Amino acid sequence: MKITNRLSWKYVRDEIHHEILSGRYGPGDRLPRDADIANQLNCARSTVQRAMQDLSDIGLVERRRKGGTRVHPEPVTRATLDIPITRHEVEKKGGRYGYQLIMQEEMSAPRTVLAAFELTSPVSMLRIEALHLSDNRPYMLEDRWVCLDTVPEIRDVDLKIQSANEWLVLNRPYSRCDLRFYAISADQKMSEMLGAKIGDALLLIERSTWIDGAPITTVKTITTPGYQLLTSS
Amino acid sequence: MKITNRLSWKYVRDEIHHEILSGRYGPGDRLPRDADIANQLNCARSTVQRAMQDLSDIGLVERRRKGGTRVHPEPVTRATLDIPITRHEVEKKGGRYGYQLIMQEEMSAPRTVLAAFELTSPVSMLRIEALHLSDNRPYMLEDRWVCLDTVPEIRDVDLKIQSANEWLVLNRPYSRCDLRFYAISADQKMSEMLGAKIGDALLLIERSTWIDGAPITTVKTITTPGYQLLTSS
DNA sequence: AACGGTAATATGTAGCTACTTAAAATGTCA
DNA sequence: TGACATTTTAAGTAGCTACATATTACCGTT
Repeated sequence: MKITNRLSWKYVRDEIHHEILSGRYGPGDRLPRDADIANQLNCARSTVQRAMQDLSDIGLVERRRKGGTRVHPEPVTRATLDIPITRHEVEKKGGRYGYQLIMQEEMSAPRTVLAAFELTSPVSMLRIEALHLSDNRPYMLEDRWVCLDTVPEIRDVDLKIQSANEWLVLNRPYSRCDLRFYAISADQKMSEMLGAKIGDALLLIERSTWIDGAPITTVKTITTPGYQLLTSS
Repeated sequence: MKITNRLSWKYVRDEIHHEILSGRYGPGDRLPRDADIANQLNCARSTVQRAMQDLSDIGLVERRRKGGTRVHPEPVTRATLDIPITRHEVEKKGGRYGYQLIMQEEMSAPRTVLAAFELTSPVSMLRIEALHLSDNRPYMLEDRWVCLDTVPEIRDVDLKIQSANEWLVLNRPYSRCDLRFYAISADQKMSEMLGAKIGDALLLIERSTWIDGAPITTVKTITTPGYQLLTSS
């Protein structure tokens, strides 16, 4: 039986985490240099580096070259959300997935859409409206704009068969993704589409993606009443 | 001038990312071993390891010891959310922060609360209702339960002065945090508290935290009409 | 005191070696 | 054939060195 007296970087991380939460270091305080911590804990600097990287990832500390490491002045609760392809989401919940293309049209993007992309000059886009179904019942309403300059191939995709949602996720990488969540009351049209009552509170997920600064798509996902979005773990 | 022909791990990451998206490797496919990729790209295995770690973090690939690396069979859009302390959120938006404790009472947790913690036996908890204000106008309604077994010190905190939100984030680390987002219609009480109309669609954020399996707190954060939650970057 | 260039420094990255560990693959025996 | 033990494999971790890079800190000049 071998006692593992090697320190895992997670142990180092938790050690520092604990020191911060014990009040030894408060928000904004500067922590010792990696090398000193390594010395103190009798491990390699690379181990401390990994630990610190992780603490930085979860938002507990801020690191800057030469500036050193300091406790994040405004602690946050950081969470990770996984938004699956809608078909997978439905199937995972045990439903039979269905999909209806409502409309598809090339047109110049209105100002609200340009705003979502932080653009000012008019751009030609493909507007798509589609309904995702679970066991033949409405599940999600998708209101999407795809930038034709960035993704001309979308013209060749048969969106009656494959949803733009799925095609884009599988074929278009993005370098930036902005998400926005809010609640709205169902209007006449939404309530008809989603089988909800007018005035029902609906969760709306707005997502915009870019590749190297070029807009790809922006989509409003309108969920059915009672829909809940959960963090991954 | 020195040409940096060293490969940064980000370059390696993007290279692999590109290979996946080009269709060379599809969902579920197994990628070459780290060592082989390192050989092929003429870099160290540790560099590939770092690149792969990152791809695994963003959910593009799955890695298992001995099993190797494979493209995630169900690609997801992974996003990071930062939920700040409410006071900081208000102040960042330029508002003057205010806070009102509505009620505070020790009692046995009802079943709905126990369920949020995946508990079955009754537990004594502190129930807190509080209102966060921005420029003297309602901003957020907080409906919280704190587990007194896990956090007995909360009894000594003057919650009329400091919000439980802030005290907990600053003083209680957690090892698990579940978040849940959904929309509700404002009822009589909420509309009065938040200055909304009855039936207004409100975004609700539910958060439960644990430390090493022991429940800390669960809170329902009811936002004012029009509130939007955004991803960090 | 303001400005600007230079040196100092803490973190970031890369490469190498060695060892650990989870789990898949294989072999053995009933 | 099926259950179980063993081997092998590929990722994970740790330690070391060397160098890169972004800032801060310092100092001299005007």
